[in-house]
Amino acid sequence: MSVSSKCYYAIRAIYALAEHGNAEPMKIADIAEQEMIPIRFLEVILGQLKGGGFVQSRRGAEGGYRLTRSADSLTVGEIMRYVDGPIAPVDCVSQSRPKECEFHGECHFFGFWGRVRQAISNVVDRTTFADLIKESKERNRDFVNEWMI
Amino acid sequence: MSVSSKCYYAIRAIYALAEHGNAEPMKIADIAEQEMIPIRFLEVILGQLKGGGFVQSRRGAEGGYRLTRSADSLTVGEIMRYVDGPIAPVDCVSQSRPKECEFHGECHFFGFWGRVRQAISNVVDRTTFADLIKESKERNRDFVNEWMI
DNA sequence: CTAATCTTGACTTGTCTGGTCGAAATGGGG
DNA sequence: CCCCATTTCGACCAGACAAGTCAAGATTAG
Repeated sequence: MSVSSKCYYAIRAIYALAEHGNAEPMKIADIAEQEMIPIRFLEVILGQLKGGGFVQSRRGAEGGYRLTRSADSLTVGEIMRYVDGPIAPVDCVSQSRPKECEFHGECHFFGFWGRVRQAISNVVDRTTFADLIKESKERNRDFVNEWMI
Repeated sequence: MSVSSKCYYAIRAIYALAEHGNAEPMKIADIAEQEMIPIRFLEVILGQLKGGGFVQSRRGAEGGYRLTRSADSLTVGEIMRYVDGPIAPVDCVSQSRPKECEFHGECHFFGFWGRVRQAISNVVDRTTFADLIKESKERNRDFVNEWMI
């Protein structure tokens, strides 16, 4: 039930871009340093995210990456699905590309796996990157307050 | 976010044993046929489940496997954890063996991944094999009723 | 022009998945 | 005590995938 490190890297890269803001592009090297991602691997990942239309790039000096959509309309679930494929624990309950298993309508587990899938979806498809940034800021503020008292 | 086919096979094997009842042991070949599991692979899986204390075996003629615990005290989550490892989407939010990541207390995603893990756990750790059997029976009854009308 | 930056695609290395196979140990029935 | 059905155990294997690495080229700002 775990996400690939590639997928987690992708999420962190998008987070970094969202936090950076879209005023000017952010360089691969900066993203890599901030999020501790191997730079060569990050190149591959950003290339893939570009292919999915999540980010756009500008080459040359002062180039870099930026988001194509606003952080509050982009959910973590979208990135997870794009990088790692369907979120469903087994293929037969996938929303986007269900694949019927050999038990057809008589599978004992169909309802169960469906509930698992729905539980995951309820979290990842309702959380946007804007939510994550907000949450992180609040956590940080609480931490500072606590530290100052 | 998907479970391995080995894990799904394990779940189906336990289900078959639970449904069969513990009066007499069930043969590997019968489990394999009923649940459509490659028999040689099932041998490996049952060996592993025996190592985990979930099933016990009797050799020789009239031998086979049976559950060591009752179906209503055995959750699907236990089997998933035993076969596939922690349910957590990333290591740092694992209940049983958390592994701190390089961001320590300042990870932007800790809360998020924790909510994902909890959502999955709420389903898999609260569903017993007795629940699955009951659900399947009800579904079957509804189906028959519908068909008879 | 040149330095900074992204682009592309091939390559590597190790681990995991999903099995298969053969021989040995064990237990029940005759 | 012997035979046969059955589990048991460890070895083996091919292919896919994960997680990176690398080199050379295209593009753009200044």
